[in-house]
Amino acid sequence: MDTPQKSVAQIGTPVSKLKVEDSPVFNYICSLSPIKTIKSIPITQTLSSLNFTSPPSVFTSPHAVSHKESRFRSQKDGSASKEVASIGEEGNEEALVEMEQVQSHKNDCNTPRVINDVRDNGCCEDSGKDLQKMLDNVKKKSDTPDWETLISATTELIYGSPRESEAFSCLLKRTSNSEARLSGGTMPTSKPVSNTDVGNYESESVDALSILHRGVRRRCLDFEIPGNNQQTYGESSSSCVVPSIGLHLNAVASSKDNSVANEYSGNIKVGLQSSATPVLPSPHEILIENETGKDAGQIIEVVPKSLALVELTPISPKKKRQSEQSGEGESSCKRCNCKKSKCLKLYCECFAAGVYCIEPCSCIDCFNKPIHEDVVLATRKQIESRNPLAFAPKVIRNSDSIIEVGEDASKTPASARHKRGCNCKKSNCLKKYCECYQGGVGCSINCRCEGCKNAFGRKDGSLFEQDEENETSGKSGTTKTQQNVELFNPAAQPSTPMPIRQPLAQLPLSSNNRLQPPQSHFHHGAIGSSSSGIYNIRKPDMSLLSHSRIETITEDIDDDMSENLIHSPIANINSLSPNSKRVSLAHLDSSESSPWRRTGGRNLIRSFPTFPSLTPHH
DNA sequence: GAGTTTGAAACT
DNA sequence: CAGTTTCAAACTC
Repeated sequence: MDTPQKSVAQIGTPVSKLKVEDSPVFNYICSLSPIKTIKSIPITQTLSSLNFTSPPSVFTSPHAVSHKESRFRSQKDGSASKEVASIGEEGNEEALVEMEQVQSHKNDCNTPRVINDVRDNGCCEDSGKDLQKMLDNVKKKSDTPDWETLISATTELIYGSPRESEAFSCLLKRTSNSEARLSGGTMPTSKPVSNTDVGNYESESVDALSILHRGVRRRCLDFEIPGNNQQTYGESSSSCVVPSIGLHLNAVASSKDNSVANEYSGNIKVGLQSSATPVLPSPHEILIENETGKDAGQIIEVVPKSLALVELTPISPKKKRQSEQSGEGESSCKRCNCKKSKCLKLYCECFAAGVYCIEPCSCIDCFNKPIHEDVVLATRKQIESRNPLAFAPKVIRNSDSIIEVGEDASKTPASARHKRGCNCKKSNCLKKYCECYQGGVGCSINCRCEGCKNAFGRKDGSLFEQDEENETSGKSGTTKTQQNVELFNPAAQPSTPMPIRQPLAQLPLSSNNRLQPPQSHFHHGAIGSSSSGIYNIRKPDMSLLSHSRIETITEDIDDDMSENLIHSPIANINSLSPNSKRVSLAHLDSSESSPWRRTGGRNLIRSFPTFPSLTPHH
């Protein structure tokens, strides 16, 4: 079986046995100095602080490669799925079992997963050699080595990333503490002497090892969104991240999965997006309340938020719908009901989302399972060859939508747009048939919808006052001619507000941040003037971020930055000047036939930033 | 839960 | 690229 545990064994020889006291580093440390246990704490802190830095370049993972090989996030049949929650709840016993499994897989390096992990962590052999060199150098340089430096360096050498070294440091710390207890506060100069001690030690260090495991497993759960550090609260526990061949994870990033705890029972799993440039590099403690309340408030994971893939036990489909209706559903887990597609087409929500189908799915003849990984990968490749962004997030949000948690979900987002736009004919973009509406975003000029009444922003882009005018003047399906920059129309709020917990595409719109007037941020509550409206549309996005993942579609950044700048909100503002409400109509109209509009959805996606601009300018 | 509607995805 | 078919989610009853 291809389990993430394998990767643990690949991390590096010094720790591969998972008994730190057996590692050369540990032995060396022990032999050199009677470190007081108290010292380990600052060491750990030091290493923690390293989390904010990039991994040493020498051991920087070839993400691009490993991502290609990345795989579904977890397997319901066992492998990676028993992760964080079990660590918290079942505790040490399982961790020990995992350790054994790791041992048993130690030499199994045949799978891509393992290969990736080896890559990600740097070659274990090389690491070991380098480590030895380093140790030798330190020995030569001074009889009183700089312990923090040494440990920091060695751990990073071993793990290739500060995060992992942190785990190792934690392990060391625990070890240190544990042994300190055993030895009356003095660092022992040898391994624990008795089996009992070993057992205690192992028990004591299980948590640290668990952290270590998690660090490793996260790699296994790597999803290869280039530069995409998605925080996927709400992916179903068994919705396993599909090894992305190309680009983005739709679902992890897509609109349906950002809610956090309220919808899930306690089985929480955390994956990690491997990335050298976390969007939110600081570690966060993710507090997730168990459904039973049993572990309420328990700290499930401490992980850089932007890198976490939190998988939670999915709720029942019924619950899902209920929660969706109640405004939580956007973030609910994916589960499909495919009957003919074998869950190998984009019809399948799971597949489209880049996750494996799971038990709650009601699919028939499903191939979207880990055991058919090859098929899944091949199919994905095929689909992506057809449309490279097929698995990209459908809804793309501006990056400046920093939000307050718990913000009223009814305050809709409009800074985000469906990347390709909808094509609704009958639903008036007022039902979830409409992908824009479903995504909680307004329609845009990308949309070819008819009779758009999207409550989150209509394609015609009526301003707030204008919107009413348009309402009264009768807005037909032929709104294309009056396309404008659509804005969120508060009056058009659905009676049952859409959940706005959308993933936020953190786009190169940092430029937006720069260009946008400050009041555009956190402009709460003030809806009414067109001038403020343009900012108001960002507010909902902020709420979106409350639990959202951050997506950075880095592949688009370089090429599209200039366009993003062009399409910055400033441009919108100008075009929406009260004195020239329709001033952009020419552009808009022309946008209908503009190159990037005319190219049609897919071409547009291919040639245009994955997030459509709010403005038709080009 | 079954049937219908809808629009995206896939196909031609 | 447009038209058609297939598909599964959303919706209704």
